[in-house]
Amino acid sequence: MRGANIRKVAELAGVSTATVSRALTQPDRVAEATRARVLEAVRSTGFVPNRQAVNFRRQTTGNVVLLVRDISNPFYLDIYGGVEEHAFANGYRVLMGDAGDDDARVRRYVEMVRNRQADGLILMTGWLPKGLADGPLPPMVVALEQLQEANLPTIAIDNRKAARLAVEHLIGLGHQRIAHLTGPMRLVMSHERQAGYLEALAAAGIERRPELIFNGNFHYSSGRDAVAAFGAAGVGFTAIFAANDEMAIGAVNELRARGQRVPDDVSVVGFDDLVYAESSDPPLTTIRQPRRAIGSESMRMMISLLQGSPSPADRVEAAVELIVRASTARAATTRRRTHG
Amino acid sequence: MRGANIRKVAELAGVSTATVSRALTQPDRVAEATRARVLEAVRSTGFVPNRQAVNFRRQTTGNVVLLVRDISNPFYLDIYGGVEEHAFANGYRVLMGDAGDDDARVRRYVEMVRNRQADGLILMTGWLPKGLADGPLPPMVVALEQLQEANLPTIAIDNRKAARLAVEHLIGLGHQRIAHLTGPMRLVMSHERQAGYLEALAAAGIERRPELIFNGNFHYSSGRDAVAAFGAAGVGFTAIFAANDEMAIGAVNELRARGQRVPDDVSVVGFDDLVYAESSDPPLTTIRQPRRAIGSESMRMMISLLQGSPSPADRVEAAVELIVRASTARAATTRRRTHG
DNA sequence: CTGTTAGCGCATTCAA
DNA sequence: TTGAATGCGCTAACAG
Repeated sequence: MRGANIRKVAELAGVSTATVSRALTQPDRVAEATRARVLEAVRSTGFVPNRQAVNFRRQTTGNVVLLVRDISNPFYLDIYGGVEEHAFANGYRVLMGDAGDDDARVRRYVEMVRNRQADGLILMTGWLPKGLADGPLPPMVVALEQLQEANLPTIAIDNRKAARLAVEHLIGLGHQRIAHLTGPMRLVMSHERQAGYLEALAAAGIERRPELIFNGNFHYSSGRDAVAAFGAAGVGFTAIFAANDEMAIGAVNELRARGQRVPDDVSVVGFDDLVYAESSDPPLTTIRQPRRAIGSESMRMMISLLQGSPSPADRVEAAVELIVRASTARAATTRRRTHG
Repeated sequence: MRGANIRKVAELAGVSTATVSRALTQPDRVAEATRARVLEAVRSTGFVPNRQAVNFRRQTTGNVVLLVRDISNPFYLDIYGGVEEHAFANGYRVLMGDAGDDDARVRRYVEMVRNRQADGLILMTGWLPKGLADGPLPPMVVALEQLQEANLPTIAIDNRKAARLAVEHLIGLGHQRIAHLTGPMRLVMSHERQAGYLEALAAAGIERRPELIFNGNFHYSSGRDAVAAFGAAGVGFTAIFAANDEMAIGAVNELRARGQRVPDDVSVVGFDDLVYAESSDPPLTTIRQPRRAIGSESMRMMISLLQGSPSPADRVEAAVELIVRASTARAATTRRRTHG
């Protein structure tokens, strides 16, 4: 019975193919008795509409591109998992593409949509090539990052609030001299996290010290570089808030290499809760983003964009969570007081 | 000119659509002059054949499923990158799916191919649900792992040789009591790595000690468990060869927690060279698989399977490399002698 | 409520 | 060597 087509079903049910099609896609437009006969024929033949034919006829593809900033970053795997799961359940397929800091690649994927190789694009890069946002954009959902160039449906965490959460945790432990390693400053995200850091300091009445801020790039080496630079400059601190886990782990390792203990001498907080945040030594205190949920939610938004009414750009905010592990502890002076 | 179709081109070139089609797909079956006119018309219209229509007509999809064992494992990202790159260049799309130890999910993806939602399947799970291999299988390429149930084109490293490489490195550093953490034993891969470990010992005349072998599951916790178990049993060793990096890092952290230094007291070798092998503390000595190359090669094999002659199941072997970092050092006794 | 008709864009018969 | 005709499987407009 495999591969039965709509004609076979129609013949078996004694109706036209149009009726079969309607019975399946718009059940209320078919008389109950007819529908029952059709469904029975469908059941007995094991008929499954040929998606390719459906898409071809409807001039859609059922493909959605998921464009990420750096495909070798494990961060995106859970995202993909969430997107794929929701997509599959709704008959869509996900094509993950790597933007890799490269305008040409982004254009290539936007072109895929314009060329009708895909129906829509979920953008996780945080930027678009110059000029692209001026012309008409394909159905697009922005996730993780914010896009300044265009007003599009967006799902992301509140990076500022999340950063505050992290820094307030440190302040609550008695830390006053808290360093911050930023992400690449071309990302809105990085600015937001830095703003959250500054807000938390201000709210606690802690003076803001520019020399405690290091402009990183989200890579491991940049975490090591930051600690090295602080050391060279003779900048003292008892805690670090890094804008992502990779830099945080780089900082931890460089601190240890310089004879400092974590968390005894310096507390470190990361961001993202990557798989190896838990298995690093010491296990890393960090901010967890609901990656899988963000993935499936972005796909949900995409589907409603493609199928539903062109809703006014919604903004969904995903909740974050502070995960306290062993890389943070009370500030040394405070602890002495506590223990004494 | 966007979206010009074959009719427009035909009209412009003053030929039939059939001739345009032939000029593009079977150039030698068209007179030179005609072909030139057609190509000129194609150029001037910017015509690109509608892939969806082509696929629909040819009853193909242009989709290839990449089925992995655990989609949250960063290992697969580079693989995907390699597959996707080669696929894209050849007009294919890659759908990555998560098998996740679950028969039903594997069946679901095999079904996708049978239902003509995809043309082929690149299998990276190392197993197939019982009975599946008995029936006719869709076009399939096996990568990373070996499959016992069926004889299919395969690309993988020589796991046994690779394991020998790792253990010989330790032996060369003077280690004699070398523990081994295996992967899940239902994977051929795990058996092969263990066999390589045993071969290396045998070749060096080192007695095989069953108590030094711990059956792990590739997870971080299993690396910690192994060291804990050895400790509880009072088993002594100066080196560990773990069948993957996650377990190796787990072992390192548990060793450190028990006051042992790596590599001073115990040397540790991993397998895979994951992104964070380099950024772990100490940086991990490990075996590197050419992940990206394995990805693109598997896609190459898939394409030749789909387009070319049904070649007799080939087996491609990918080369591995020992990456020596700071987690391995000369065995303590040897070093004393060396230094003295 | 249902059937007839038309066609998505292309590749491939079959004739000429 | 080329063109006319056909149809992949399905949905949607239009009648009835």
